[in-house]
Amino acid sequence: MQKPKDQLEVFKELLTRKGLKYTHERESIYEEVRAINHHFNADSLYERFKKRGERIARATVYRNLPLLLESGVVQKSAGNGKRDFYERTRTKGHHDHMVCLGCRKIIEFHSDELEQIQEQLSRKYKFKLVFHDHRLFGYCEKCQS
Amino acid sequence: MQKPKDQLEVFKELLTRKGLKYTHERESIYEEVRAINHHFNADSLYERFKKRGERIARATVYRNLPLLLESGVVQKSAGNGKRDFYERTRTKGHHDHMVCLGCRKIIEFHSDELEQIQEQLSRKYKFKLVFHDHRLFGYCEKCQS
DNA sequence: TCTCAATTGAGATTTAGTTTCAATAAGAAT
DNA sequence: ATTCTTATTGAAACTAAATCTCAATTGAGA
Repeated sequence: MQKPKDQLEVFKELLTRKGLKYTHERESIYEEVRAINHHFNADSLYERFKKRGERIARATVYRNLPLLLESGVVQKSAGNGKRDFYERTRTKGHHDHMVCLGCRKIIEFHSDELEQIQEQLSRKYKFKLVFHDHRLFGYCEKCQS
Repeated sequence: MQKPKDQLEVFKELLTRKGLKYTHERESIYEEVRAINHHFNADSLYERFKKRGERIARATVYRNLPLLLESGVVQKSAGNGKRDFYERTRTKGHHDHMVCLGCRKIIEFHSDELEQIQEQLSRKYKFKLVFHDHRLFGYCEKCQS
């Protein structure tokens, strides 16, 4: 278990590696997503800037979220199922989701075993795992009757 | 390990349970998806009917795929990432996907362990697991340089 | 057979995300 | 510090995918 690199560093490295630039907008977006504790989507993030009077285009938000995802700063989350939802990646507290087909309730879960097996599988296929999207669909306790 | 119920039965049971009807269209769609060996999406399925002259509305196809998903007749697949892709559920041969962020290559993988842990977790949360969506994103061997 | 809610078709509509393109800004090279 | 090249941005137009509308129809239980 090595000390995790600072997230901003990782983000900047990704940009450099891809020949991209660290713009003011990217800085703002980075800071904002790090400050949000719950899940969000591109539009709700955009609205936060708008509400506070910071002018960043909707398209810019949409354009940059994939980079934050790729650098691991944010991870996929399970919103209502349709849109792309995100949440910041925590060193502690990564989790996946169970989605109830009945009432749409979301149950968060985590399993180290699961994570380890994904790592194993990635090694087996010489795949460099960056992030994953893992959702279980079914019925919560209440909706099983 | 109990003998898996006939898929058509499961589908019909779902309909009954939900107070829905087994229409001609549903029958056609059921049969068609069972006959497709590769992955598909709502539109490509619709096109198959159209091409052969069977008139089923696009909306009907879209409307019914979620039911087939819920009954386990089809499962989510990983197409190009954007659309909802499906593939028929095989007793043998269930798999998940690794998606390369570089070249979009899809690697199929399967792990009994992974499946078992999902079952365990579902039991732990009293969740009745129906299907899951599990995709690993990262870089394939070629794209790591 | 009757009844009634579920279903369908066809097109309109919505939603989410992407593209366009001229103007601007990052940051490497000089 | 200045120049130069290329990525980036904003704003709105656009696209793709999926959903909705509503009148006509159909399934299946009474």
